[in-house]
Order: sequence, then structure tokens, then C-alpha cells
Amino acid sequence: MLKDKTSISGQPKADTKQAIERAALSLFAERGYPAVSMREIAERVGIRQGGIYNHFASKQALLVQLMEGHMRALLVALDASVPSGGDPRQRLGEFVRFHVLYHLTQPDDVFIAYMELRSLEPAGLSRLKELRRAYEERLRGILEAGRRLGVFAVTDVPVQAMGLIAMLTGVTTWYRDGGRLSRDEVAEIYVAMAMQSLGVEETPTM
Amino acid sequence: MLKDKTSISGQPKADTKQAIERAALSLFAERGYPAVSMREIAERVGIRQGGIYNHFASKQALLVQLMEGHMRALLVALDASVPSGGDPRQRLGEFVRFHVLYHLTQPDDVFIAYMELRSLEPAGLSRLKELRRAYEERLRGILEAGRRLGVFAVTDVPVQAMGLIAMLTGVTTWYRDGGRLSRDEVAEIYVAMAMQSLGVEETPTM
DNA sequence: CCGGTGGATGAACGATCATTCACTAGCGCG
DNA sequence: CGCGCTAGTGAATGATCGTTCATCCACCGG
Repeated sequence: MLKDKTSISGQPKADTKQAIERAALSLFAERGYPAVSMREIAERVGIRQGGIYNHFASKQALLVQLMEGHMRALLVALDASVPSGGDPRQRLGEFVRFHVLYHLTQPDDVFIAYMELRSLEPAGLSRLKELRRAYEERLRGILEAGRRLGVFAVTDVPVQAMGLIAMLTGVTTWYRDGGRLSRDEVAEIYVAMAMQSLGVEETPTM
Repeated sequence: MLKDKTSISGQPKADTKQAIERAALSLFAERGYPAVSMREIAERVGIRQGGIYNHFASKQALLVQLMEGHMRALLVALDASVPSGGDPRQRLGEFVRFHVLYHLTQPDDVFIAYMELRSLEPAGLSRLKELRRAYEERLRGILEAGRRLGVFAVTDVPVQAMGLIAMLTGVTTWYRDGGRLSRDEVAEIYVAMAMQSLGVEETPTM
């Protein structure tokens, strides 16, 4: 009845948990949280449906874990890539590059984090909204710094920040690997668009 | 058992069909197609679940009707608002204004048309993709015209077109009526952002 | 005034959903 | 060497899903 895997059961390790997360991630991203069943996730992992509950308390807990884990990793990666000080133009360029490349590298995580907010129950929802706000705040800070220094032509910081993020995130809706442009080329195009939209004519040294 | 409504049944008219569409529209937009049941839609309309099938062959047919109807109306409205000739800068302004205001007026239709593509079966999917492509093509045409005339600083027409549309569509994720800005004010901010992102310094008469 | 028809009903269909649970197999530790 | 824990099983739970259907009602044209 069982295959000759090296470990049929027991406690070798818990890479099953990660396998469940990976399977759920791609399925949720592809068809949406409500349209995916626990049976499908289990099948993708290679276990039966009941086995998932050894690692996650519920389908909802699995979703929260995915979204929260992603957002925290995103914030950590952002702060590692974009220093908190320096010339706002340079920081904006780094923010855009980071955002585009991260979104192209992990499109599924990003898509879920932005789209499945409505599938969250109140408890998880408020935590996720706070994380999202913190991320957007990073960009608002850059725009505000540039506005004060007079290097950005900003008419409205909050609106422009949301506009920029939407523009950048939208890259995931059309970009496909192996197409006309490489990821880096696409990122540079978006950097140029962002700069232009803020009236930046020449960037400092870089 | 039945309320004293003016028409309990019979053939007074068929505004029930429109009521079903309206109910399904807001429910699908709010929680997503797979998460909404026919029972909920019927309850919102004030009929029993079986009654929906007098007007729509299936849940899928209802979704297709909503999405296709919206996209066709969107294209008609666009072509009525944005003439096919004239100065590309002016046309771009009109496109942006139209897009933002239409999206703020009918956020549910727009959201469904862009998000529920994955819920479509192959037949409806190809038709919707074609309609979407036609809409995006309008903007690409404007950018290409401006590029040829030398009034737009375009590095890559397709990428910039997708970036613009994503930026504009994103307005639905944050704008709420009664906030700091009116719809028209928001639209003008987006027009300015779009112009700036294309390096337009001064627009013609308007 | 009567027969046909469009529209609504409400019960029922089988399928599938998330979740629970008693059970068991294997491993590490004492 | 055997005890206990981790992890997976497989069947079962009740709920809910989309859809079907026989039935009924109220109106309209002749």
C-alpha cells in the first residue's frame, strides 16, 4: 500500500510542513483561496487530507501563515535593500528596483498577500493590514523626504505613493520569463517611469 | 406565506434578471466568484435559489454575462469619451480621466473583470481576453502616436502602457467617497502623474 | 372567461467541502 | 529494548455546494 520512500512516517523531519506551504501557495495564487480544497493541497504534497491538520490547525490558519510570513519577509528584505538614509532619488530607485524584482521573483506570495485579504477573518486581517501599511509607509517616507528637499515634484504624497505601488505591482500581471525583456531590464524601465512621474531629471551618482 | 408585493409571480416584467445581475455583481466583487453561492445571490434578490435558473443557465453563465457586458460597455464608453484623433497629449489626458472616473463609478464591474478571469472556463476566457486586449490597445495607440510625434518620452510602449493601466486601476484599492479628495481631484492627480511619467511638460489648449 | 405561459417555488439530487478521530507505523531516547 | 511521540491514514461527520424538477400561481391574448 505504501511506496518504498526513505521515510514512510515517523519523525525524520518536518519538511512536510514546508511542502504544504509551497503547494498551498501556488494553488491559492492560481485559483484563489476559496476555490482550493484541502484535498487538492494534500494530493499535491503526496499525503491524505487529514495529514495537513498535523501541521496547521485549519485552512484559515494556513492562509494566515502564508500571508503573514510573506509580508514579514518582504519588510525584512526591503529594509536590507533600501537604506533608511541618503538621497531620496537614489532610495526611490532602489525601492522600485527592489519592489519589481521581488515581485517577479515571488509573484505567488505577492499576489496572495494583496488579493486574499478578503478571505481573512478579522483577527488575521488587522495584522496583515498593519504590515501592508508599514510597507507603503516606507515609500511615503521616501517621497516626503524628496518633497522636502525639493528634488521630487510631488503634488500629493499619499496618492502618488499608492499610484506608484499599483504601477509597480502590476508588473506581475503581464511579465513572463523568457519574453522580450529580462527582469533587470523591466526593473530599469519601471525605475525610469517612477523617476519621470516625480519629475526627476537627473539622478545622483548611484 | 407570501408578502403583499404588487406582483407575486406571473409575467409583469423581467427586472428580476437585472436584480440578479446586480446582486451577483456586488457579491462576486466583495468575496470572489467561488466564495459566493447561488443561495446567497437568490436571497439578496428575494427569490429562492431555483429561480435564478429561469434567467441564467448556470453560475458560470452568470459570471460570463457580467464580465462580457461590462467590458463591452467599457469599450463603448471609452470610444465615446476619447476621440480617435487629435493631439496625443490631450487624448492621453482624456483616457486617464475616463479610466479613473469610470473605475471609481463602477468599481465592482472593473474589479470582477480583472480578477475573475481565472474563474472563467476556456470558452468565455478567450472572449474576455480579447476584449481586455482591445481596451489596452487604445492606450498603446495613444502612446505610439505620441512617440512618433516626439511629444512623449517613451522608452517602451507596451511596458509603459501596462504600467499606466495598473497605476490607474489601482485607484480602486484605496479611494473611498467622502475622503480628503473628490473623484475629479483624484482624476486630475492621476492625469498629472501620467503626463509626468511620459515627460510631457506642457499640454496643449485643452 | 379560459387556456397557455413565464416565473417562482421548495424539495431533492449527488458531489464536495473542511474538519475530526481512532488507529498505526516508525523513529529517538532513556 | 520498549516507551512515547510525531506524523500519516482512512473513514466518517454534518454542512453546503450547483443544479434539477414537478408543481403552482397569476397574468394576458383570444
